[in-house]
Amino acid sequence: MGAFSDTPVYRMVAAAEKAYDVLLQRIQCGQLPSGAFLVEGDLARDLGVSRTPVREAIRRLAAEGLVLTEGRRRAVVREFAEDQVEELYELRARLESYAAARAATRLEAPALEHLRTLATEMEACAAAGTELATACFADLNDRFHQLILDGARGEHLAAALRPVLQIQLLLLQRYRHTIREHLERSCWHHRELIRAFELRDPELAGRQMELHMLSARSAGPSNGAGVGAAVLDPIPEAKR
Amino acid sequence: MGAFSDTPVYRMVAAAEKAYDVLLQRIQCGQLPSGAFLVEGDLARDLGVSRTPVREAIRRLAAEGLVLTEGRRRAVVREFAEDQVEELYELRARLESYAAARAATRLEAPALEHLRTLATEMEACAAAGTELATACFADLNDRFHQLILDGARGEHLAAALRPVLQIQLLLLQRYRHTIREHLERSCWHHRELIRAFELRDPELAGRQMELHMLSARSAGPSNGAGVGAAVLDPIPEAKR
DNA sequence: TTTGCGCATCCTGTATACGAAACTGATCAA
DNA sequence: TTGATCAGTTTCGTATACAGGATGCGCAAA
Repeated sequence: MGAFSDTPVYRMVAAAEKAYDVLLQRIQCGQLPSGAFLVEGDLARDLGVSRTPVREAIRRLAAEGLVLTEGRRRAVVREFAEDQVEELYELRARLESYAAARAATRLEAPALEHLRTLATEMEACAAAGTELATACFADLNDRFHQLILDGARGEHLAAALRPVLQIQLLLLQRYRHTIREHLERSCWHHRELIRAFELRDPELAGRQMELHMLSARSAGPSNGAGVGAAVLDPIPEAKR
Repeated sequence: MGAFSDTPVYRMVAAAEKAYDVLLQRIQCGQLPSGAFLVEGDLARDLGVSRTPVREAIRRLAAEGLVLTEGRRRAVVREFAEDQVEELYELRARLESYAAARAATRLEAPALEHLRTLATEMEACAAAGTELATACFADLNDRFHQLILDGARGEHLAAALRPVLQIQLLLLQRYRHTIREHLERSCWHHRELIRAFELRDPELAGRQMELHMLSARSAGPSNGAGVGAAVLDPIPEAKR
């Protein structure tokens, strides 16, 4: 970036981390579309590191399911079929429902207060209805759910959910609820969820979250205009 | 193994795979107990490969949650707290319940028949009650559940479940239901599950599986004599 | 024009080298 | 006795080298 961009002086660490971050971002923003090959040497040169950390980053992405590595073939960015949207929504619903149930008996007062604040802010965004407000809503919504996940204090749960969220993000790309009615329904769900937390009722919180997630699915693109099929070329599938 | 054990001739590939398999096995069988350090160089020498594939294997185990790698510190075999048994059981219950629900509308006749066969065999094992029969029961049980998971045809579901099963296996080590009553209850659940599949009823199948899993939890060690705390030495915890 | 084969090239898997961070344990002061 | 400091050693992260399987293209034959 600066004048000394390629001086290997200022940072000898975290090359692998950097490689992972960059690749993840490139995949998520579509710069590396489905079917694109990840060539270790090229990426290494591109990122200014050696093949070793690039390799590690690719393996990590493969472990998360974003990239396919088969035998000695080049790694390729996975293509996700439309019918997986359904599975991801349901999977997420089950996992986040469990998160909510756990959070119900574990959320501390400050976290609860934080949730209320976020809910209020989301309501404001939903009321505004501008594009910017909608984007803001999405961000707040992510934080809302993340806060609940943190509150659930389930390590394995969080680990299981992570790739699901990542892949869903990738599949739905920039799709976000934009219809006012959906936003308002979400806000309603959030309030109900908070109420369940206040009651410290795991069962209720779980059900509420499940409802919330599955409702989002119905509002989502899985039953409407395609989200997948955005691939320009039928890039020759890695064979066998 | 043979007279040419260290000739690097017969196989130049799959060193990483081998390293992973060996390490996984050593962790699961307790040869590498919780808290043990995984030193790349030592393992490399031990396995007769270089550090590179060993490193890859360790990262893979870390991604699956069996091993902790923090910064530049040595990788260490994770220690699982007793209170995680609960989480794992519930997580597994939610995921396998979803698997059963999906399988209900996807299982083909041959697979269903296979399930019936396994159920019958398990019943025989339960009736026998010998130690061998019990071990056999456990194996059949695993295959039963795996068959359902396959039948669910949910790729992300399977990916999410994998580490959960692996960690649970590790935590419960060699613990298996041995009490006759539990085995019989399991058999009953299996039959009910199969009935739900025959009815092609996702809701029923899901509930049945959830019941089955949570019932196993109650019968399990999480509320009885300790399973953790089997560590002999209080191996100096990796600090910070 | 299409299909199959062979060769040049690319790319990956593994091994090895090297600098830097972390660990060890021995010494010294309070 | 206890706690901190520091130098030697260990171990890791990254870079680089090399061998062999994958890839892709040209050319010949149908």
